[in-house]
Amino acid sequence: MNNSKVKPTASELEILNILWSKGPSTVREIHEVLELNKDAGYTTTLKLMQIMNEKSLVKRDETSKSHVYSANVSKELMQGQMVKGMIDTMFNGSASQLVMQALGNHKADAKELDEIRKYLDLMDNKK
Amino acid sequence: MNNSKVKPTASELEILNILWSKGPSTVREIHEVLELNKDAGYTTTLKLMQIMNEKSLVKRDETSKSHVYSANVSKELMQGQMVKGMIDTMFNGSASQLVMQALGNHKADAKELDEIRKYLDLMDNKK
DNA sequence: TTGTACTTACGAAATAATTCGTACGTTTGT
DNA sequence: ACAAACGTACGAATTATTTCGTAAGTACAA
Repeated sequence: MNNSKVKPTASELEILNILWSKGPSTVREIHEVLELNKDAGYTTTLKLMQIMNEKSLVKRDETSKSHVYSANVSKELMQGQMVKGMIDTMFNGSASQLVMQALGNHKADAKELDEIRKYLDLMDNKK
Repeated sequence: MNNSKVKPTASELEILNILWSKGPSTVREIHEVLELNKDAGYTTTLKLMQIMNEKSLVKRDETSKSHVYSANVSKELMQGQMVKGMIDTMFNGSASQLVMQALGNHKADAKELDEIRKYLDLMDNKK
């Protein structure tokens, strides 16, 4: 997993998500998942994945006739990039503002809140 | 401030950010700020703002010759939409996962961490 | 008055992203 | 062997976004 600053489009992100959760997949496998939510032809998916390959967002194994694609950027890295973008453009660079917005509007159950507390304590210790 | 589910493009978001921080402004005022970071002509900015007006992302006061534009969606609302989108597409619907990603990679100082703690406690009380 | 500067409106070019048709090759079942 | 099914490649149409040129109106100073 290399690759520094590529920004996937919305469609590309959908595909990456599938690859992250399913692991290496053929175009058809990806396409079948995509079909559940949207409606586009097979060659559309194929083309997208070919482009993603050129951009090195995915890599592909051409050993067998049906090429097998896998993500070439980690989900964590991409999450990081996107969260950073969001903090910079919408939260004046303040991570905690984002955090509060996220907590305010989206229910987290008690267990999750506890995890976050632990996390906060952990960060204090680091100093 | 009305308007439900419009998704601003990146350029539109830049303009909204300026409007949110400066308040109602003319095209020229906005353009002067934009010019600091990018380089595009005046009519480009104008056109963009006209389109945003059609989409009701902004509203405009045509009383004086130089029309005065202001945001027609609140920053908070937009933050909410975007955070939600992010949580749904990149964090499996879990707000706390986003929170931890945000805290993990982006320094928040001690004061901010305390604010977050207070916030967490407050949420517990609500139950 | 005349001309310079500024404004809006708007069509259309330039660019980016998505979608699809079609060609062409390989595999598989009969 | 042959057709049907399935795979890749790829040019090009479609759609979305960004950019700009030009026309036309108004204010204002010389």
